[in-house]
Amino acid sequence: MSEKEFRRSMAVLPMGTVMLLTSLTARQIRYYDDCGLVVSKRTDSNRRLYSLDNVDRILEVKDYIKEGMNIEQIKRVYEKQKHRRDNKLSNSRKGVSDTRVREYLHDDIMKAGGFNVNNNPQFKQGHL
DNA sequence: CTTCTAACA
DNA sequence: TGTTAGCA
Repeated sequence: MSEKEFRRSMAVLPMGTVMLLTSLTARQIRYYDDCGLVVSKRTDSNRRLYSLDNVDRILEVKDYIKEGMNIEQIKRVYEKQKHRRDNKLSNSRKGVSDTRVREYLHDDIMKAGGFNVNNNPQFKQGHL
């Protein structure tokens, strides 16, 4: 792991900072956290600590919600990505090309990520 | 003063 | 989600 990756994974940001960086309320951040959408760390005094990667994830969750997805749907997105990571690891050990893995990845994101006809401006409603 | 949990409008 | 109480 590079030093850059290491620093981004360092959980050192307190709630207040994450609030500023994401423009979300503490309530919302804690909620997404409790739902398991982000893996935060805790200080000895039980205070949450986030990494820059965590902030990116939170921003991602924020967008998904803006697109109309609920917590359960978002959880499925990350759960599937986790499964894909697992498969990719086992595939590389078996010498399998990950090109095919990416094919499924794209396909699943389109489904789970919800670029549904309803809120995609590219698909105007009313004349379908 | 900042954050945490729990609970209610 | 917002908000508030009561701790740490």
